Parts: sequence; C-alpha cells; structure tokens
Amino acid sequence: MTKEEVIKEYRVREILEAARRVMARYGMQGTTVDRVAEEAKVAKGTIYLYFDTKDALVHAAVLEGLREMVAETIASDDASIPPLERIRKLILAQFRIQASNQDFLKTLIIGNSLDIELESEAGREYMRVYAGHLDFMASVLQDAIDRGAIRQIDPHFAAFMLGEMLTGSLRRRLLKLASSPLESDAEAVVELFLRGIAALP
Amino acid sequence: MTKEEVIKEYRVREILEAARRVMARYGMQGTTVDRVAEEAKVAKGTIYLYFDTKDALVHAAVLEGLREMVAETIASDDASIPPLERIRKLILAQFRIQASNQDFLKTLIIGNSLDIELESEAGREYMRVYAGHLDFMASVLQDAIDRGAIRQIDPHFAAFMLGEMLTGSLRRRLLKLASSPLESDAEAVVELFLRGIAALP
DNA sequence: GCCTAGACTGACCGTACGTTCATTTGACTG
DNA sequence: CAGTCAAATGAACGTACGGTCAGTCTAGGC
Repeated sequence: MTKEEVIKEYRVREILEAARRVMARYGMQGTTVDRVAEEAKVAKGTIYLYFDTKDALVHAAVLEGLREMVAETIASDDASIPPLERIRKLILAQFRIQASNQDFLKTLIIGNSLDIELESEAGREYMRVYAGHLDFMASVLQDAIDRGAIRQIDPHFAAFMLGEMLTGSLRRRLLKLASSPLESDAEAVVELFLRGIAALP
Repeated sequence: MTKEEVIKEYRVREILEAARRVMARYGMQGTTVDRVAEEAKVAKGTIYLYFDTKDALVHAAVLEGLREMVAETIASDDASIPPLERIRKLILAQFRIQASNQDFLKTLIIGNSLDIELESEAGREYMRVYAGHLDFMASVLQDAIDRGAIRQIDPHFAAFMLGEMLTGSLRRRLLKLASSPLESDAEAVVELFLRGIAALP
C-alpha cells in the first residue's frame, strides 16, 4: 500500500516536472500531451492513468510550481528584524526565487497570451509599439529630472514600473481583488509612484 | 480605384473589430476564424481574402488596438504644464484609456496564458494561492504601519503593486528591455517601493 | 440586357491533438 | 514456475480548426 503510493507519487512528480519543462521550452500553446509524455519518458496513455485531462495536468503542474515559490518566500521571512529591513529582505528574496524559476515563469508572464515568439517579425512589431510608448514616458520623466522636479532615477526603469502599476491596477480589478472605485486606485498609484520618484529633500 | 480601397479598408476594419470582440468574449484560445467570420457577418473565405493566416489576423487586430491606445495617451499630453502635474495628468489619462479598453485588454492581461476561466474551480484555486501570498505580504506591511515605520496605505493595494513590480522586473528582463544586472533592478525596486510607502516626515 | 471581372461564399480537406482501449509487460504470490 | 492482475503501452479514433477552392453573385461596361 505505502510502497505503491510512493511509486505513484514519484510518477506524478516526474510527469509534473516534465510538464513544466515542456511549458518552459515550448510555451503554453506548444505544450502537448505527446511532448510531455516524451519528456517524462512514459507512453501517452500513462499520463492518463494519473491525470483525467490535459487541462488537469497543466493545472496541477502550474499550481505546484506556484506553491513551491510561495512556500519559499514565507520560509525566507524573519519577523524578528525591524519592519523596513524585513520588507527589504522579502523583496530581495522574491527576486532570487523568481530568478531561479525564470523558465517556468516565462510562460506565465510573456509569450503566453499571444503565443508570440519574441524573435519573430510579429514579436518585434509589438515590441516597437510598446518600446515607443516607454520612450515617450521616459522622456517625460527625463524632463522632470532635468528640471529637478524628481530625483535622479533611470527614466526607462521608472517608466516601465509605472506601466506595470497601471496594467496591474486593471488586472487587480479584473481579478476582482479590488472593489474600490477606479478613481481611488488611480490616486493611490499617483501617490505611490510620485513619492517613489520624489526629489530628495 | 479609390472607391475599391475605401471598401477594402472598411472590410478590414470590420473584420479587425470583430476579431477584437471575439477575443474579448472567448479569450485567445477560443478565438477561431469561424467565430470571427460569424461576428463580422462574412464567410470564412472572405477573411482569407484580406489576411494570409489566422495569426496575421490576430496580430493586426491586437496591434491596431494597442496603437490606438498609445496614440490616445500622447494626444492627452500637455508639455506646457509643470513636470509633476504633467506626469500626474498622464497617469490619470492612461487609467481612463485602459478602462475604456477593458474588454480588449482583458485577454492580453489575464486568462490569456492559462486559458483560465476565473469562475472555474481551477481559476479559484490559482486565486487562492495568489491571494494567500498577497495576504501574507499585506500582513507584513500592516505590521510596519502599526509600528509607524511606513505611512498609512492600503496594505493589500501596496502588496499587489509590489508584486507587479517584481514580476515586472522579470518581464522587463525577459523582454530584453533591461541589460543591467538583476541586483541593480532589485535595489531600484526596493528604493522605489520603500520611498513610495515611506512614513510621512 | 448580355458579359465579364472579381468579390464573396461555404462545403470540404488535411492535420494536429486530446482521449481511449485492447494488448503487453512484469512484479509478486502460492 | 505458472498464474494473476495492475501498470504501462501506443495504435487508433474523433473532433476541432486552419486553410482551400470550385462555384455563385453582382456591379459596371458595352
């Protein structure tokens, strides 16, 4: 009984890891059951002994990946140090964790929705539109820096982060994680960003 | 000649708008040529008179949508007002623009990579993991607020934005928009975020 | 009022991929 | 060593969907 469960758990783990490797290599669209089977070195039918559908397989693979990352974050926490230092440590820890899961996260963060290969004409065209927008915002920030209105900061970095906060606000709303009116989100982003880039006193 | 071009342009516009509506309703995965044809009230073959492949169609539809939004942003800019006020206006304008393109953006921002229906058991499970993580980060921030180490700010909002900056850093790197070492990004995020939530002097 | 060009149609085709299941394998038992 | 049975296999199936093309329709010229 226990032995069989060990074997089963081992198989499941093998398959889930293979699924994440395939996802990382071929993207969400290119992740087929055939490829996962080949990567896990089992027959396609075997996968269906452990997962009802392809969706269930992908679901389990992603969920396990996320759970591991969340657990790692919490494990790195130390509530005994001063608040600001604690926050700082947590941010740095999450950077480290994300970096070591890059390949897996890649499929969840980019490529994903558009099945866009970055190195394709289509991909480059999207990037041109996006980069043009970032350039514009960065130039506005650079102007503010030149006039001493905000502190010295990499304007492209700041422009990108602002964009992330903006789409993040929309995402938060769409995910139903925010019930407050849109205006208060907008004000909060203005506040957070402007303070973050404020000129040194 | 001119008349034919007008007709052609009209058709292309109709089809692209239909494509965006289908994308908004069914998500990227559920966007089929049959559905776009039905939505545009033309036969499937007609679409192939104007676009070589499905990818080209989707590409054109998304690109046009993005370009319109970028153009609207720049149109709202006023370089004659003081820098901080100018940045503030731009942020608010982008909130407005994003809000009026919600349905279209939805497919690009969420759902997308996982073809996850938010109202499914799978979707809820992802959200539980994610929300748990946000709760943890928010509790750390709440602790800092209670101790007067940072200013009064909605801790869930701040936790979410921090998460956006973190995944944003990774995204920026994967998009090859940043060449700087990971560590300097991490430091810059710490700086931007901690200043943004800093206690009032 | 016929004729032609070309816009438009939608039935059809080929393929990729998720899922199934009859058959084989091999570990354990008596 | 024969028998048993669950685990594993992979060929075969069904279907959804991108793409095609032979046929139909219509506007404009003569």
